[in-house]
Amino acid sequence: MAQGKIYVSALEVAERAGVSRSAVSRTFTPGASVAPETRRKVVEAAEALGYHVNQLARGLMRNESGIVCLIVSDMATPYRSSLIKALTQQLQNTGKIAMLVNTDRSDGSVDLALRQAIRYRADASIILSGLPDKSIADLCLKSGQRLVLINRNDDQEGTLKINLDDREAAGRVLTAFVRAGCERLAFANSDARTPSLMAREDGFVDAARAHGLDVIVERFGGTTYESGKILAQKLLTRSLRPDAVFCATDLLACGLLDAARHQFSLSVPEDLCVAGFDDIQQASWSSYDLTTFSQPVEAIALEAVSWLADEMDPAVRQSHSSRRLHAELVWRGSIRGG
Amino acid sequence: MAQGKIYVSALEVAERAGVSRSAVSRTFTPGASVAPETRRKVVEAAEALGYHVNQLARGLMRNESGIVCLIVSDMATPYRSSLIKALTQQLQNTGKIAMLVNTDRSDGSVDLALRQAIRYRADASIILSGLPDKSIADLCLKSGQRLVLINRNDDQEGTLKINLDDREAAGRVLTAFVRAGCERLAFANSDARTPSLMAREDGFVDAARAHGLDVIVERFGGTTYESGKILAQKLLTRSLRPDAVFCATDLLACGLLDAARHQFSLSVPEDLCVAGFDDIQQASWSSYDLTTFSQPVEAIALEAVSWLADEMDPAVRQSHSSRRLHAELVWRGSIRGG
DNA sequence: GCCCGCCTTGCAAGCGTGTGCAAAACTCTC
DNA sequence: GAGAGTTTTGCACACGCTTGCAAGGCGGGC
Repeated sequence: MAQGKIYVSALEVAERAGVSRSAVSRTFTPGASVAPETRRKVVEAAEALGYHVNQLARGLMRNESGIVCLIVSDMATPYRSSLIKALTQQLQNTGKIAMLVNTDRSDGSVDLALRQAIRYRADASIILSGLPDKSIADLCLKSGQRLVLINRNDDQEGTLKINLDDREAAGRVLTAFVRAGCERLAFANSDARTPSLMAREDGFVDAARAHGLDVIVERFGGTTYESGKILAQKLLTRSLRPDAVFCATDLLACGLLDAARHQFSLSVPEDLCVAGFDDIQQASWSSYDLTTFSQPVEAIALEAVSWLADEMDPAVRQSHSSRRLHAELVWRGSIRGG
Repeated sequence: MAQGKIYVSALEVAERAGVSRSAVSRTFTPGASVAPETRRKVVEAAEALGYHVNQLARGLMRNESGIVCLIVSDMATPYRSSLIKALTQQLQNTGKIAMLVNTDRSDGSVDLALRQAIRYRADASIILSGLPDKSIADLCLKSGQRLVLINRNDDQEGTLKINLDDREAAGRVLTAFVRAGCERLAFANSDARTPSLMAREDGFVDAARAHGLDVIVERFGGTTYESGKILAQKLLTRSLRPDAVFCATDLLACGLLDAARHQFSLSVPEDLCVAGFDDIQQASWSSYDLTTFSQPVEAIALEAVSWLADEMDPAVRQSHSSRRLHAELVWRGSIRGG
């Protein structure tokens, strides 16, 4: 396959169609004025030659690349990957395209990757990274990008913040535990101290207190299956063993469930009620059958993308810059008396 | 945040540094000739002004965008998402950036998204989509992109094909089953009939035949957990119940395991030996503890990205255009006598 | 028939960058 | 100090596209 001269340019299309280059350009610009007959000739020539608008050049002129940058850590995690999927799908629907930046490595490579993204003049960035790297957000904003923050609560100007009703959800699960007759409550958290995780924790503790109940809170590691197992060790070896655990995340819940059953030989939900958060695929697998809260992934993606598509003036955008979505409780078998 | 005039151009940097614009350009072009003193002045000015090379313009000039397009279906799947993660990481390491194209929808939107990617003049595409859409590959190639196919065996010119030793792996798991004393073998497959899935099936059947054993083959649905459950129904309700099942995929295996235990009350590995393929996270969870083959995700990513980085001449590239990697058997508790 | 207004079209400038070419500056040797 | 050789630098063109502007074409109302 020869290297040089692979792509067709608008000029060649114009020559073949017998029109000017501008006509070709206008044909592929929605809303531009071009006569039906001219358009037909251009489209025909373009098709024959295999012409594709050069988005690099167009972005250069329009000062609008059509690229949206997804900045994400732990992207192989079930929840994150389903969010990425929904976002890319929605972006494609609106004619934009997703660029993926992995921020797992905490060394300079993150910064490097981000700078790389800025070089491409992305129109916007969507941050679904748990890391509280405020500097990342700053850099994006300073580059004139629009910014969407998912499950974070940085207080930035001109950004869209999407969050769930984590506190209220925590209250609802408490009610369920109480109704199931649980008395010794626990909350299993990672110690990442992400805003959303802490909201669930605080919401749960507060709701319990309102019922005159105390909560044992344990925090450990990242939000992983393995952390869940360790949290189970910490919680289930106590002299007064909890009979209900709300896990900040489904992954934690899965680890905790496995440890409870296989290491401590407990039955769920008879000996122990468990709830999680995210409604990842595995929560519905029959080994877990976990009662949990569903992340409205599609709604989040839709909200983010349509905000990006909006050509609102800054003032309006400002006032609409925060969205709270509802996390629906999904009843399964890990809490008594559904 | 004002809309106009956000990005700094090389010209402004040049003016501030008191040099020509070319000097700025050369400073940020590796290997270009520029005096140390000039470079210092330029870097200083660039830093002060917050200058970032406009990759759109650079791509336009160099005819090389630095973008690599990841074309993927079922991206929220554990295996796929871990591969995406590895690939984006590797790409970032070599200064390239990943663009994500979701091909789940089988309507025209796929084609649209792909066309979108072509418009960005991606240097290469990596296809990890199970779909046998040969037209996609053709379109990429015709646009002069380099192409990497993972776990597919289309016979295209000038592409890199990365596969595993699926057949051999299947042989190894058969040996394990035989050594465990299993006699009634089965293979659980999706009916996607992807090359790699079929290679595992054929390899298993052939190896069994070499041992004078027959294999019950059952195919159903996509490679999902739910399909695994259904395959369990089909296999375990037989009059002569299999005592060993090789599942084409870990997801299938998880579904099959859950059904075997919870619906058929079988013990694994006592009543039934099970093996999977992919070594997804969940395979190591104690509810599954699945013996399986690990996908060398990092190695695959490394192979793909370094092939893309290579400036080999076409002839050499041609001869190196197919790589077979080794899938290592990961021993866990779902086969007797590890 | 003429004038006015609208739709369409071509021209040309510009977006921010890379790079060949020739001039300029510098280094070194004799 | 002169000349040859090597860097370094600036100029200007090119990349493929959008778009303001003005000119051309066309039809309608008088």
